[in-house]
Amino acid sequence: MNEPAPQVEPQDSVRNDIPDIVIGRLPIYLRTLKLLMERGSEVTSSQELGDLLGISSAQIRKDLSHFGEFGKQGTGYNIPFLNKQLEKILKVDCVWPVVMVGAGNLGTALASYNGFENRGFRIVALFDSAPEKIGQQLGAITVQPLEEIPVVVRRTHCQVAVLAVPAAAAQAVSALLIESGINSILCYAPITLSVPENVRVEYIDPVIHFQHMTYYLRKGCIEDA
Amino acid sequence: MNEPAPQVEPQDSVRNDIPDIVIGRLPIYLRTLKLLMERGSEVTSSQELGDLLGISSAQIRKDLSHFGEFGKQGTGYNIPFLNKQLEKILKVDCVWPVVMVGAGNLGTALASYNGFENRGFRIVALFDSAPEKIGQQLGAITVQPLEEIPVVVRRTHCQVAVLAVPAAAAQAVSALLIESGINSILCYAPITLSVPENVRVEYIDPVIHFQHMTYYLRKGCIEDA
DNA sequence: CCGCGATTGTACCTGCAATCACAAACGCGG
DNA sequence: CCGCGTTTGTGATTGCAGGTACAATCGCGG
Repeated sequence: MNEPAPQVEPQDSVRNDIPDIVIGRLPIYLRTLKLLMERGSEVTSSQELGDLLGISSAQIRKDLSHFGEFGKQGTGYNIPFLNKQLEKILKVDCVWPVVMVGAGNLGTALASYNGFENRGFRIVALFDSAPEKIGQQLGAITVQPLEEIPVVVRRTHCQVAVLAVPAAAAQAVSALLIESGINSILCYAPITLSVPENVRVEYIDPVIHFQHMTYYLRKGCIEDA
Repeated sequence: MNEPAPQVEPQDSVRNDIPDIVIGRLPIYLRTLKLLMERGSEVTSSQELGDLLGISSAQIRKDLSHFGEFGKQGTGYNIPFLNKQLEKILKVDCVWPVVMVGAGNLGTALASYNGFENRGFRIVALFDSAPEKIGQQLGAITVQPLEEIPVVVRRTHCQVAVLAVPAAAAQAVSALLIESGINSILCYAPITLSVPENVRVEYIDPVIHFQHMTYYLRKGCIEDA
């Protein structure tokens, strides 16, 4: 919804006849399965999942059928089992290292968030260009200067980065990240990055969502701009 | 793309034969136009815009054609003019009030962000349930208790809310917001909300993007979960 | 052991999103 | 004033995503 379409097609290194849009729904299924597990449920159905997510049961069944037969007719899906299968498919049955650039308000908020680890990710480093922020401690990590990016990325074999810098700096930092070995970037800066074909960028920009919403609203704003 | 499909179809109060997916791209066009304006450009073309955004020029032309004829053959689009038109279409040629719930790390980071105003939005209130946070100052706004939500929402005629609370609280808070008159929610909590048909919810969850990305990566994570 | 309600997985179909391709229109240079 | 390169807006076409519908399968209760 919403955000810019991914700029990169699935890498051909991975056997991939499965539509990207299907892959994009799997994390949502996974998130809901974890919720059901917390509630102690043992089994669910495409119907129940669909109701929880506001999508059709047929779509869920068809999406899952791309990867195998995970359900049992008449019964539905075993939740812990399906959870495990989806984790394997998405390769999040483990913890991925993530580096982040930008120790502003947003960057520090994300670095302090403790909801990544049990969903497969750990922020292992935080970089900023401002000298006064270098050395600052945030939980287990320390703010480092941008020059350390290549070293750290290579040492950790990290492939994923978060960009939480001002728009004006985003393009240059992304180039540095990619040069260092990053191939997947989650960009919070309100700008579309220009990157090589083999790099995947996804975007988070709340204003994009706001502006999408206001189209459907009757006008009732504060003042003219 | 990413995020859950919008749960709500365009309200029928608005004449709307225009696909929602087209509306969803307009904010991206708008963002890019503002960038070009900052650079001092006067005109652009569907080709140039498409190159900047990684999408086809035909798609941009067709999207815009739903709303009128904004370009000139042989020349392209006048940037300030097209910018203004898109702002009118999205109804962001003004400033909308937004209320936010959750004064944690993320909430305070968002409340401190100064990039909303010139794109049509202003956070006018911030609420939290923790007594020790009430009264805290963030720029021009003060953290208020949840009980104030109905009062403030009604007084400001605010229709848009940001949800930056823990997942466990999100559903209950969303109900309170909707009851108070909110009909558009941007939800940062990693959970799918259950809301009435006439309420639009969009979601921001970085982990959804991470997990989408890892599908395409060769495995190289830290440790097994 | 049998019949029934529930649920999956999938073949088929429909509709729409994206692309293609081109006529019409514009500016400019000569 | 004319011709050429450029760019738009749009009808036609393609491809794919989502929905429909149903046969196959399962558990359960009697």
